[in-house]
Amino acid sequence: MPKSQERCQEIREETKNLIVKKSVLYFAKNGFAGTKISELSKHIGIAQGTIYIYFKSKEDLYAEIFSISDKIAGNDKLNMLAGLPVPAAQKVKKMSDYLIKCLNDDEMFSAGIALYTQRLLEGEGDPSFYRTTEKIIRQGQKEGSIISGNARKLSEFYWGVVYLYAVKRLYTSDSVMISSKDLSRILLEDK
Amino acid sequence: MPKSQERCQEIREETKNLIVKKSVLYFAKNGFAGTKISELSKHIGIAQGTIYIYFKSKEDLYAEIFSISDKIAGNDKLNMLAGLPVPAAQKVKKMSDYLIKCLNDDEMFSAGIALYTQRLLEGEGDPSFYRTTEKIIRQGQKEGSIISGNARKLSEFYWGVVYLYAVKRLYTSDSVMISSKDLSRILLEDK
Amino acid sequence: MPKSQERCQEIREETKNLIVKKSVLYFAKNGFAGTKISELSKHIGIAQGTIYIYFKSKEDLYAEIFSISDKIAGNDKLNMLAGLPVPAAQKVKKMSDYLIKCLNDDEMFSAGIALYTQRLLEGEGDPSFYRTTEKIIRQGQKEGSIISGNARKLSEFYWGVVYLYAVKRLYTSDSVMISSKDLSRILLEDK
Amino acid sequence: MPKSQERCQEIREETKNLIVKKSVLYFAKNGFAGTKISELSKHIGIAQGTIYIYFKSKEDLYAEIFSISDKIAGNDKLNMLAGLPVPAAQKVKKMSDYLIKCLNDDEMFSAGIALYTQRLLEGEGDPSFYRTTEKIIRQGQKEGSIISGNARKLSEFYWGVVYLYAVKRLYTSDSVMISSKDLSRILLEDK
DNA sequence: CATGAATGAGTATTCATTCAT
DNA sequence: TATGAATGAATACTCATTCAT
Repeated sequence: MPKSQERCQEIREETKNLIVKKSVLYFAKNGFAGTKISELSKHIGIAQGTIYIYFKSKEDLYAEIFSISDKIAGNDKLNMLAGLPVPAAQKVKKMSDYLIKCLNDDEMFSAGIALYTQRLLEGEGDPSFYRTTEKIIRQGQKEGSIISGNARKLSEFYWGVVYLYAVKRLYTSDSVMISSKDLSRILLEDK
Repeated sequence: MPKSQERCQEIREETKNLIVKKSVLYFAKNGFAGTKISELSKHIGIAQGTIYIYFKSKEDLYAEIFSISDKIAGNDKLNMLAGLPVPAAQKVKKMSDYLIKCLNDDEMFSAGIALYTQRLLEGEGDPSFYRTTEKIIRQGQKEGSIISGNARKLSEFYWGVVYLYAVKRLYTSDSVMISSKDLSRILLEDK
Repeated sequence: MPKSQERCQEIREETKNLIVKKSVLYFAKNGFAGTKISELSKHIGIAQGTIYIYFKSKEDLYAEIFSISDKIAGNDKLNMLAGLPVPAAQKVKKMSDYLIKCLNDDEMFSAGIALYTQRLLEGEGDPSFYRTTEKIIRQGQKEGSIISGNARKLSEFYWGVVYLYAVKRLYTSDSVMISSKDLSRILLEDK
Repeated sequence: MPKSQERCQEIREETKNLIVKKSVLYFAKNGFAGTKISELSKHIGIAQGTIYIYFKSKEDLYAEIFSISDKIAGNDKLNMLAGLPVPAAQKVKKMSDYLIKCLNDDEMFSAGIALYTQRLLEGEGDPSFYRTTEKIIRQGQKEGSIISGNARKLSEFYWGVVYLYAVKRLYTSDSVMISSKDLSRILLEDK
């Protein structure tokens, strides 16, 4: 008796998700060239050939992971936050709380941030995180709560630090992690 | 007129230096696994085989580059600075001035910082930069010029940002670079 | 009404026949190495696994197809023809008529010829077609209707041409097909 | 001291020629799918990697071999022959002599013919051999020396037989080879 | 029986390293 | 020394075969 169409679809979905999920971390840690399919498949817990059922090549898998890295990093949440009718200082605090929490609790989030930023460095990917943050910064500068300076530069600085700790999280189990307050201070005036 | 013996030695030095200098940048950008000897040699402008006259292996070359990355990054300068009998705030400003200048003017410096930091992330290399900076931070906290908080964490934060902009410098020709004042502010109290 | 036992057997037969029939063409066109089970099964319209219910391996399927290729090519018919008490010239004409008709109308026949001949080239399979034809040739040479020359060589030539057009039939839908008269002429004296 | 530019060029040329020459036979015998790079390289007497210095992929090598197969098969010679101011019958005899001689003496020639014909079957390659032969056939039909019938069909028949014996030559060391006279008779009227 | 996702041995391709020139 | 063609071990990818459903 043949497997039902739906069940097959489900299995395919599950396996592809498993591959993507486990690969995000692996690629974020080891980079493209540093990732061997043989080791990656062992890490995922499947046969090498299985990867090639779902992805045409190593590059194809990497591209997919790259392209979804911003989803992993939770773009939607930030856009919503930016749109709330509250002072910028509060937005920055909320955003920083959220980011630090995710960096601490969710390795996948860190991997997403790392890949997303690397993509930006390589001139690909859209810098929507930065744009959203720039808006908040300009609002805060009008309100007098955020330090003066080029909004774009400050935004890059802020996200750069997030990237920094995302990478650190991927490499070390070190508990010396930045606090939400430290992160907020990058943008907020003292006092 | 020197003997050919000496001249030979000179040529050796020159070629080896050329390899090291060009490789620092290449490895810093592409990582160990992402660097192909065939491409590296093309980038240097020599034959593949020539690299193996001066270095036993790719790893050997990488190790050499790693080992000189802290020299490139100018450790001595910092130690000297830390030892001066001046207020910590002034040390931080001087150090930041120096670092920003180097990041802007010297791609090799940026590469050195990038490699040095990557080594630290991987748990190798000695964190002497951080230690030296920690001392300055503690001094500044006593003097009331540096923000409170764990000195080690602050030091890591400071150097993390330096790394951030070193990497940015390697990938982009973007002029949006942090200023010395921005860098100092990471440690210094506002006002 | 037959028992389900019998019906099952019937279904088995049907599926096996379907596989064989469709595979003959596929193998004849692409060869053993050039035939992928994944593509073959798609071409047949069944799942990959189904093939392995009926055949132990790809080789096993190929062997079966090979072994029936001479049946497909209609050996019996030829033996019967050779035994008839008529002049050789007439036998050659009848045989040529029959072969050309089959080549034109039945792709399976062409595939059978192609596989049978490939097997001979590889030194396997029994050359009974050739033997039968040799007998006819010798009879014709005595009767003065068939050109002189080594009977074996002439027989190989004749069947070689049949192979030629069998292959052509498999690859092209070209209507430029040899006629029965052309085929006969290979053996028969002009006039 | 570096190798001289010319010497390097020479070596490259030689190696590439060696690969092509040995591969023609191998591919002609085993087909594309039936040829393993590991075995081919052993047969050539070089390392697997060497092939990839000169050809981007197995397909690339095959394509090159395919594309030069008509050169191997000696197109120029035939064109010259067709242009001579002699009776068609004589041309056919000369051409047949030449082809049989080549088939007997030169395995590479046989391989070239086999590949050239396979290319035609697959609808690629230009059928210039056929065209040239058609002209001779038409001339002969006017002169009364060549049998009547569609020139194109006769030409295809003639070259089909050449292909037949080329393939036979590749597979068997069998001495039962067609004679030049047999080959000529395909086109020439008896007597 | 039939299915097609998963497997892993087998094959193609790459790349650090060697070596004759 | 310097070169770059050649090497072959390591790595990417394919495909015949299996097996849970």
